This record gives sequence, C-alpha cells and structure tokens, in this order.
Amino acid sequence: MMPAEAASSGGVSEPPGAPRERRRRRGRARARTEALLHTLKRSRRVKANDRERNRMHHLNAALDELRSVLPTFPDDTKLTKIETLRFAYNYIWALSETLRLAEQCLPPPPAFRGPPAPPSPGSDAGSWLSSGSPAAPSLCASASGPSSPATSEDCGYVPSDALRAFRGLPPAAPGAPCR
DNA sequence: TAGGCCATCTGGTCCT
DNA sequence: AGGACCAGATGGCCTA
Repeated sequence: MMPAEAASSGGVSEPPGAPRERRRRRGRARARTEALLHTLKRSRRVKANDRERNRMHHLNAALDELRSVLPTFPDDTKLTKIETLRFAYNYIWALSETLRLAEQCLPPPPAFRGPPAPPSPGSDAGSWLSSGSPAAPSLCASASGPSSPATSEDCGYVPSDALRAFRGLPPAAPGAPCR
C-alpha cells in the first residue's frame, strides 16, 4: 500500500525512535480499520436506504391502486394519502351499510340512490358520490370516528349492482320482488 | 410567506 | 446478521 514508507522504515536492529514508529503504525492501522468500519457502515446504510425507498414505492403503488378503485371526480386533483385512506374507510362503510339495508330488503332512501351501473376503476365516478355536492370525496372522509363514518348524506351512494356483484349475485332486475 | 404534502434519509426495534 | 417496519427529521415543491 505504502511502498515508499515501508522501504524507508526497514531496519535490522531497533534504531533509536522505534517505539515512536510502532505507535505511529498502530495509529495508522487503527485509522484504517476505522475507515473500513465507516465504509462498511456506510454501505449498509446505503443499502438500507435503498430498501426503504423501495418499500415506500411499493406502499405508494398500493395506495395508487386503492385510489384507482375509489370513485372520484375525473377532474379532481389526486387524493392525498390521508384522504385516500379516509375515503376508502368511508367507502367501505357505505358499501357494507348498503349491503345491510339490501339484506333487510328495505328500499334505500333517495339520498342513497346510485346510478344504474357499478363503478369501474377510472370511470367517471363522480356521480357515485353524494347528491351533487361540489366537494371532493376527501370532504366525505373528514374527521369521523371509527364508529361514525361519514353520514350517508356526506358520502352515501348505493352501487346496488356492484354490491350484488361483490356477493356473486346477478344484477337485480328492475322492480325485482323482495325475497 | 406560511402551511400542507411528499420523498428521502436515518437510527431504533423487532423478527427470521 | 440482515431485512422489514416504524417514526422523526429535513428539505423541496406547490398553493392560498
């Protein structure tokens, strides 16, 4: 590594000042191992950063997938992460509530009436949202506790056929009789 | 310019 | 030991 140095320091018997030279060598060796340790730590950190970045990308991809199945206005700005999660929560709540009502075979209130076709990812889903509210879906998802999702007026819609499809049932015929 | 959102880095903790 | 997960810090970008 340091040829010039090695050549100059070679002696047969201990010349005066040898202990000092030994100390210097030890110091250099320690510095080398510290540097090695530093680069090792550094490379581990870099790898960990890489994995973390990847992990977050996967998380974001999953979030994008979730966004894509949520009904949103086409010209709406992209839902933020927190909005996406809250909206998904309320969306699921609304779907299950609709299901519950459907199982009771009660005619849903007018505010719950949805369009005839189920939403498809990326489709114009604005009409699936609440009665002409100009607000973005995010507003539906605001500050509601776990036991009290957004009210049906906030977010309600009834994708009745979608729900039937969910359960593996054919779309309800218009005016189908109640079981 | 302040505030919100986001990506990235980082160190700690837990798990395999 | 190494990877996954998490939360805090930081800096950049955008909008009101």
